[in-house]
Amino acid sequence: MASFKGQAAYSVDSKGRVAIPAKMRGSLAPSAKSTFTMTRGFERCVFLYPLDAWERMEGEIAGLNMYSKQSRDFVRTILMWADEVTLDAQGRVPLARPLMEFAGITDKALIIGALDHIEIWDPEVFARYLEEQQSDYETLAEKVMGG
Amino acid sequence: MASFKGQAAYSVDSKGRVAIPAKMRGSLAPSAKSTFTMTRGFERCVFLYPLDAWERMEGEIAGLNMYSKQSRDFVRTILMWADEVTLDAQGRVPLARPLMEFAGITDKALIIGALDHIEIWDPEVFARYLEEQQSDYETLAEKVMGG
DNA sequence: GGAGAATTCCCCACTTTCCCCCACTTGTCC
DNA sequence: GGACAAGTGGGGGAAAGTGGGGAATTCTCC
Repeated sequence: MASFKGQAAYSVDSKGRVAIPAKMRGSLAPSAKSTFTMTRGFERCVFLYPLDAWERMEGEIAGLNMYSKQSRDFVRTILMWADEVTLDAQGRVPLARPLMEFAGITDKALIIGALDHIEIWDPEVFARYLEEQQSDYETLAEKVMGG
Repeated sequence: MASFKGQAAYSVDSKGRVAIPAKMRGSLAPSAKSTFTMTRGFERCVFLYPLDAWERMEGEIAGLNMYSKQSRDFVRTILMWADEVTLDAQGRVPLARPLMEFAGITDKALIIGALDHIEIWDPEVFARYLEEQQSDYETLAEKVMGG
């Protein structure tokens, strides 16, 4: 399985393309080829799943109880934003307009590895996200990983 | 498993490379090869995990529930700073720019063994860290180890 | 249904960064 | 004091990132 990590600031060109860092491309599973599904992420960003991780996600979604309205709402939201994209010869993906608008991305993007997926943020939106965190990293680690 | 100990002051060259002391390189597990993952440490320093220790860490991270915001906050932070590096033929690792800035490292670095990982500090930052400790070594020992 | 406009996709070329290798200096151990 | 290992520094080549031109496709409006 892929294990994305690291951060990189890239420019989004006039055609709405962003490069995916070579290190992240290198950690793709061969079965994932160059295909991704991008969709709306948690907090104000875009999630980019390689093919294999997305299929796992689809499995989880398919297992939800569709007689619950909350499940339907969740599934509709994640799927209505979803878009399948492939890397071009230069290792870039095109960003769909609705997702760019949702994430507030214009001409710069921050690419962040998040283990099974890649996140694409507008740099300023991300800076604000960091500021808004209640706990610092050390406290967070203690809470999450068990102190 | 590796058991890093000791301290050593090294210079960081113009290309952002630091040597890892030969003694620490010698205590690497063979399975770790020459591969490390460096990431943001606690307090203002860089953590360097050999491959085997990092894989254990990744396993813990992958087990977190990503539908909890606190978990996402933590995972984003630890992974966005993470970078996989390998020793060059001279036993050095390259320091990623963002990590150097975070840790305040410029041209000198203090390498400290910390059992399962190695810590890289800016010498001045580390001196200040020592000064700021409220308890002396003996008191600390009593609190932590249970006197 | 057809023409024009806009968009997408594919490819090529330039620039910059990174990585690998080689050589020198310093330190340590016998 | 000599030999070897450890640490420091820099140059060249390959790869990664950036930008743009042109063909094909789709969309829209008449």
